Amino acid sequence: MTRGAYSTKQSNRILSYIETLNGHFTASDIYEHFKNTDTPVGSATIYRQLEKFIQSGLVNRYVIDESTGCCYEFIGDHAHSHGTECYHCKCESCGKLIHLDCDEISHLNSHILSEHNFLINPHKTVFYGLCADCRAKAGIR
Amino acid sequence: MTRGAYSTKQSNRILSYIETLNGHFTASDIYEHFKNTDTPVGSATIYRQLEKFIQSGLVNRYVIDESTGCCYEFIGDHAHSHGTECYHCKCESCGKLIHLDCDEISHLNSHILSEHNFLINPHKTVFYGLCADCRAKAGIR
DNA sequence: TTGCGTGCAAAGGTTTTGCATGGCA
DNA sequence: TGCCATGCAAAACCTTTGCACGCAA
Repeated sequence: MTRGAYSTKQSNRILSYIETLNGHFTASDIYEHFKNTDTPVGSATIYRQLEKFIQSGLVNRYVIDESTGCCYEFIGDHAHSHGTECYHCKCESCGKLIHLDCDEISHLNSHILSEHNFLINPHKTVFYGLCADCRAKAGIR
Repeated sequence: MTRGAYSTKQSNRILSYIETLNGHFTASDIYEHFKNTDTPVGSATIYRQLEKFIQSGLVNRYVIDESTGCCYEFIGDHAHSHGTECYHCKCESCGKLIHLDCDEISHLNSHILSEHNFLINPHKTVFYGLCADCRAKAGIR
């Protein structure tokens, strides 16, 4: 956060909270988290702060399931190297979101680029399917 | 479609229209298209029909820009040959749909199943990115 | 003091839902 | 005839914006 930005209490509280979240979160998640504290945070503030975090590269915005609003993800300092080669699997049954960060996919990425001449955008690409739990429930191996 | 459903005039009109569209479309696009005809189609009907098309696999729903609402795309029948594991690459710029049928992806599929315990649904999974032509136009290698 | 940040409320847009009516099988 | 589909309107929902006040530098 470089420019003429101030370091305010809400800004720090929001950042502290999303740092503790390993997975994805929505604006609503943040709102609900502070809702019942002594000093709630207005939703407008949350969106405005998230926008700042995105601009400064601390947070990524994904659009995975429109029915629950935008998804955000804290990236912070633990840089995924630099390429953000981060893909996601979304369970069609329970909606669970699984993080993928493995060499196999990076390999597929370069394969599709070299053999099929197509440059994949990891942020928009989501693998849909069934997670282990839901397969077990449904009796699918 | 698990035919407990009726074939109505609006259903057919909507389907006919989106078949002619090569790229993405929104619910609003459909609404506007029929707005000034003799018999407009209500937005509720459009959403309800799109939901049916999604369920039957004819249409895919995804999000390109949340500020303009959900985007849909016509997939058609070629996704229904259950024997072949056919994946698609969709160019985010020109909307071109590229079919992938190669061993690399089948390999990734089994890798994700064995290592990440997630069963990918090829029909719903779409790789988004940029095709060769659009990369050339944009000056991206 | 300057000017960004905040909170509230209202607006904007998309999608869903309730209910009575219309249409397919 | 029995259902499902439709249309209208209103509701629900997420996000943005206007404005006055608060607070950091």
